[in-house]
Amino acid sequence: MALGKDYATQECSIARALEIIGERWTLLVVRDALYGVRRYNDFLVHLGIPRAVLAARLQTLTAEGILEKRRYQQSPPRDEYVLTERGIALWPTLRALGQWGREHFTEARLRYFRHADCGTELGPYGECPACGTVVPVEDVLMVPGPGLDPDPADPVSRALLRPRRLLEPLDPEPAERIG
Amino acid sequence: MALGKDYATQECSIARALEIIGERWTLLVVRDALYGVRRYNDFLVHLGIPRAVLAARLQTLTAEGILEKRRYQQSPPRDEYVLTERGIALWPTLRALGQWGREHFTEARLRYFRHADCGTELGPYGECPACGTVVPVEDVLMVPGPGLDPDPADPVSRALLRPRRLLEPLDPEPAERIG
DNA sequence: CCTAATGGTTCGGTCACTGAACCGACGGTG
DNA sequence: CACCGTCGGTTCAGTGACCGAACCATTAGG
Repeated sequence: MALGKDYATQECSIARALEIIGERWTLLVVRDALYGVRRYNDFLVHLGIPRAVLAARLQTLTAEGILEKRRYQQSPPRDEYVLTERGIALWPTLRALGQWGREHFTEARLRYFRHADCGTELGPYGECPACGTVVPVEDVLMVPGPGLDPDPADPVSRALLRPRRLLEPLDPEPAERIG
Repeated sequence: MALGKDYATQECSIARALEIIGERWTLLVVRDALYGVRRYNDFLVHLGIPRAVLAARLQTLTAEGILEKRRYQQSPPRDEYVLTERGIALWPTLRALGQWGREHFTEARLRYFRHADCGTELGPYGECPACGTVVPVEDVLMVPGPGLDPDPADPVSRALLRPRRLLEPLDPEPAERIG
């Protein structure tokens, strides 16, 4: 959050949580990480976030144990940022927030979240109404809805158009497209 | 949020939601409203928020249909801010966020949320494990836990120490206390 | 008339965010 | 080898959100 990042007077776990993930862009970074984004550049083009802010957020999230910085190739040295268990645990929050936004402020349906095992759309609490179980994040299938731009400009958005499980690593093809 | 409040490039209901409730303090105002706080001054002393920011947030939340400004006495004219249905619908989000904060960053137990009808503590998704139903917000009983300061300075925090249902209007006694 | 309570508005200062430029390590090509 | 491109940053000037303190308007009560 802007300026004083903390809520010193608050004895409240909501306030503690907001001190960590309440700053601008932070939750969108976590959302993208859930969608499978892992690389600095992919976050950058997909979010349209200033580079400096992205670097700061990745560092904070790593320091707080929400992301883990991990070298995935030696030469040239390249790191990726992967959600930890603590980060994955933000899924119910993001789901609830997205649901609220959709019900109250979005007209068209942008994405569906389904139980990968049976294809049923998740219920309001992230459970599978058919199976009667809470669906673990890796078994959530994200499917684009009719409201989503079918031909977005950036390669990350394009890669996210394929139905995919949450957390499944994203690998956008290079940005070539001529017509 | 600071500066550009919007996330223009994002086709996402999470981003839409964050444009509205993602600014600093906003979610804490909504939390307090769920706890029963309704008056400007009560928000002020309980949150320790700058007056100008509080006024701005109340106005935005009212404009977005999350709070409703309502005159509760004519002379002197006094208004209170009450959650609308749209605001109450943020409860699952706040609950999930608080749960995450508690599990990952808070040591002591600050508050319990119970089903008022049977006294059972709510499960991870806001349901009552005993009754097997999702508990409506008005039937959630908030009970202070052992980690909470038993004698806080401000009268609002003191009034919130009593077990109480969510949304139940708060009426802090005037700030007298001598010992 | 004076004081207190409530619900603001105004204002100067600070600091987070923004966008653009720059940078260093490495790889590939000619 | 020179040159270019990619990736993952850092630096920096400018802007505007947030901060805290002061001020103000309305009404009531003594």
